[in-house]
Amino acid sequence: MDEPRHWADVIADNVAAKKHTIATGITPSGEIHIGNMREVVTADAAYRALCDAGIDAELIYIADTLDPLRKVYPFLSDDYSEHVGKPLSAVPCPCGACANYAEHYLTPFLESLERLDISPTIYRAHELYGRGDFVPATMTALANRDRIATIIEEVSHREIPAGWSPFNVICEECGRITTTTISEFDENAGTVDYACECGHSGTVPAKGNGKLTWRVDWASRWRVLGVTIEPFGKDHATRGGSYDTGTRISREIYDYEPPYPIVYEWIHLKGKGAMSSSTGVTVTIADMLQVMPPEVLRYLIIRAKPEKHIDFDPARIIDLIDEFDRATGRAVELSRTKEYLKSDIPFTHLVTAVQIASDLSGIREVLDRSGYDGHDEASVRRRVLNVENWLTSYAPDSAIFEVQEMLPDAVKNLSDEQRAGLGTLASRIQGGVAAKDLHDLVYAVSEESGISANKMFQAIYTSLLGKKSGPRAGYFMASLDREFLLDRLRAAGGESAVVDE
RNA sequence: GGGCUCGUAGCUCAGUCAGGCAGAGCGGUGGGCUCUUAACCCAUUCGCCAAGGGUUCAAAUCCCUUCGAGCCCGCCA
Repeated sequence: MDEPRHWADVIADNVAAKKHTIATGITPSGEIHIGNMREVVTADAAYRALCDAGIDAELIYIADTLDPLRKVYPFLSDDYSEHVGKPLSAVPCPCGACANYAEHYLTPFLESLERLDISPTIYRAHELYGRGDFVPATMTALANRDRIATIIEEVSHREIPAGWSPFNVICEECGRITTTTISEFDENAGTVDYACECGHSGTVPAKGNGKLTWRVDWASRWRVLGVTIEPFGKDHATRGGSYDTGTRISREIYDYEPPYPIVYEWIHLKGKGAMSSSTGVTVTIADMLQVMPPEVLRYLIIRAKPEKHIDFDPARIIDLIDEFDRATGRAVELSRTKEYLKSDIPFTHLVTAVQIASDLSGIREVLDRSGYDGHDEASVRRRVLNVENWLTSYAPDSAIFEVQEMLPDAVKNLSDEQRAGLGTLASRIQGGVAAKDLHDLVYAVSEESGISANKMFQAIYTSLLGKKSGPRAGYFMASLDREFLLDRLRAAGGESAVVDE
């Protein structure tokens, strides 16, 4: 059976074989989470598919650093009320260490992008506007103010207020971009006259002193940056939404064909609903990279068609990782990263190994014993970190086991035969019994005691873990402190006066 | 009110655009590895393709209706 053509390749099929610019844009108003990441990963998959098809393509990312701070988000201190309305690039950094508010959220995001092997050309809105790239588009918009207003009213059925302007000025006095009104503009001088609610008024060059409103900004951006393909969330895709208005503004005002749209759905975090920066329901990309390799995180998104919503359950990350390791096909190809390290060791097995061993060399021994002696050192080290982080954050109880410090209560439920077996086992373990011999010993003892190996193993796990199953018994027991093991087996077997303190 | 996406095995989903025997992985079950114990290998179970109607030689797929889920339409992807 042929593999169905991957959605990213279908996009490459659908667009003309000319030079393409794929644009992404995320506003750094809060933590940039894995929901946001869908935008860039989707774009990157399309980018790679285009490159593979021999099409000249470029990937860009625009940070909307001129967007105003909308409100004091729940994760901000009350001090931020005085900054509401200012562009994010002019708001102080929450931690004090970054250049500004936008950079605070941008920095970890860009670092994560690097790990995901996504390397767009990065633009910051305040830099683009600051160096005057948008001045011609701004003047065009101001000159066509009425036509733009009509388009927005017709398409979105919204009423545009009388004083509306497609361009918003940053007040020189109070620094806000949301409180100014434009009265006049001078196309030749490239200046605008404005008045602010704070009482200030004046005339400033459009260059570096403001920004087009969202719907106009987006459309003009296509023209200014030559965007031909762009993924965006379904909120923009709704009828009468910003893509619809953008399409008409782009064609009618800027004489530019709008980009090929890739509409994508949201990522839902199991049990928490859709992710949103403003409500604080977030898992950052960096959080995810703590518990899974970057190529698997890409795979989570690339294997699903953009229009499908993704239910993401962090408790099942190991299944996803194992699936990725086994899977073949286009989605896997498109998910690979530079630092991709092939791993032959199932992640589920590593989860066990990590919990048995106390350090990396111990883990290595466990892996050797289970026949993975040819494993790649760097790959193991990286994945062990993922496992450890996963165990302490998202792992379900069923994946976790712990050697019980005290004799588990469940031992009471063992049969007399099982107890006797444990006692016999203890008496047979002498000195330095090797792991493999220890494992064989379990079978020998169960045979002598007349109980099934099954029951014998259950008895061992019950006495050590308080559960009926666990990692391979012989190797597991061999990794424990010998005195502890003997005391425990005797105690569980009821043959000794040793009592747990 | 307007609109979008989705509904296929216990779970996560392919397959729907272009109609042609209902699929994969995981899980479950059974077996193997002269050691069944979260490794590995092999085998195997599982479906009113949400429901109803229509078109067709033929429908998971196209059309209509209904139900259910999630969401968008106030600059959150």
